[in-house]
Amino acid sequence: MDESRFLEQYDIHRFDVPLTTIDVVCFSLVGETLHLLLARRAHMPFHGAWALPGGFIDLAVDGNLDDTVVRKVAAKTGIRMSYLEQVETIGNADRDPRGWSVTCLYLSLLDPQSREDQQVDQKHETRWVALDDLDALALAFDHDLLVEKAVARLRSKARYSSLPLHLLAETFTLQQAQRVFELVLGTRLEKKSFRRRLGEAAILEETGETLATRTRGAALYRLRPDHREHLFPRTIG
Amino acid sequence: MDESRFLEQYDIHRFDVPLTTIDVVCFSLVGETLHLLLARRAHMPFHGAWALPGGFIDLAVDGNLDDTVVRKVAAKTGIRMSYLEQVETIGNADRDPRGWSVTCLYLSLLDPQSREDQQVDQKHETRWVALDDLDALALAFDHDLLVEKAVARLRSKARYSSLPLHLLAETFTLQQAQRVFELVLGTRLEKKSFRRRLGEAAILEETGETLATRTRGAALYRLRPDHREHLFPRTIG
DNA sequence: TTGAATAGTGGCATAGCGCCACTATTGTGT
DNA sequence: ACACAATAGTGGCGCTATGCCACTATTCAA
Repeated sequence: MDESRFLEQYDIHRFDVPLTTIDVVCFSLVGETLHLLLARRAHMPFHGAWALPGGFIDLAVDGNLDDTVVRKVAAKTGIRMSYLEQVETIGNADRDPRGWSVTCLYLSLLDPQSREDQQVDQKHETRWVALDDLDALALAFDHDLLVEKAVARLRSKARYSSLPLHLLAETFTLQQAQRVFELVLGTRLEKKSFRRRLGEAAILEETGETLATRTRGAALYRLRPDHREHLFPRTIG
Repeated sequence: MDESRFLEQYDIHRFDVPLTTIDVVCFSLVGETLHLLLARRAHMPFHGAWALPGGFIDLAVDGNLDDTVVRKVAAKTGIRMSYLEQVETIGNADRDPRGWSVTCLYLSLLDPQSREDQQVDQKHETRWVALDDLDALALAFDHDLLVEKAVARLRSKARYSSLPLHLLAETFTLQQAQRVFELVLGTRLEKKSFRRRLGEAAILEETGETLATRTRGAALYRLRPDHREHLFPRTIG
């Protein structure tokens, strides 16, 4: 038998295969609190329970795994995420009552502007939950564990990369930038150290505007257009 | 319908699902050259081509993804890896001619002692190939890309973590340790900087022995028993 | 005893974060 | 106009870990 005939006759339905899915922990700031996106499960198992957005790959529609992630989040919320990164893949016999299951876990960051523009409401059965309020909910599957892994990744990268900047609106002050890092890390940072770091990284540009306040207005910045991630030479905090 | 009935009737064979596999880039030093393990494919597609060890999850045998990796490498070589780490998961419609395919890529490190003890030979259709000789081979699937990703991860972590130490035999001199980092990074390192770093990390212990050479013998060290990975405060080189 | 070869150390320069006090700018109340 | 409150932004030194280079220490062999 040659290879083309083999491929013609190949039928995956004959094999015992795992369930393969993606799940996303989508972070965004609501005021000064880190929130993440949950969706109510519309089908069994765990029907009616809160869970991370995610689900099966649509072989006919998705070109790759990232496509699946984008499609799943968009279907639930209409949201276009500003940052997307793969965290880890968890696969074992126990995590899904339907059987052996593999999920590819993603982390995404969404700026508050985009979040408010989007339709997260009753109809979509989605909601933003503060990280601290998660314990009160019993998430479906092992999604508690998945959230833990994503949070750990976010916190870890906040120490040495520019990643948390994607949680900011399009323009922002340096103080707001510092605050975002502080919220993610859970510690206060030194103003001078933070500004020096960010300045030397050369990843921001001034808009020329200043934020109107009661007192001296702070200069507004935006991420340089091409910027995705900067790695600092040392950790902070 | 309640959930237990739903689960009883659930049959994954009815759905269009991707192929889900694992692949491993298993590194080891042969002399002073970084090599990786390849296995000749025994089945279609790419029958007879060289490929990374890996394959399908055995739902009846494997408890989780790591089990699959260990089983696959052991089946091909009898090798028990000293270090194992997940790199990234690649999934798309094009990488496998049988259809939509997801692979979870692992990196593993093997010390030269264990490698020599194990049966990597004609019968198993496996071989160790120098990284630089890879271009001459046309690896199956997208395994060139997978190797590239694993190498990038190894090089990157050599700059700030103790990971390359797992490429050493059970006991080793500080010079040998330095040499391993140099081989992985592809640059020379300063003797003093390297030793100071390793010393302050406190991850080694002296055996008390010295290596017998023609001249002054260097002290022998081993990894502290519980050690898996140390993160240095700054990057080297 | 001396030299070759490798093992291991002393000591100062440098880069980037920690820290604290200082100056600068703007709105408000008198 | 002027002083004050409040926030924005900077100067400058200390600390830590790496870069660098020269120096001392140990061992074997001639």
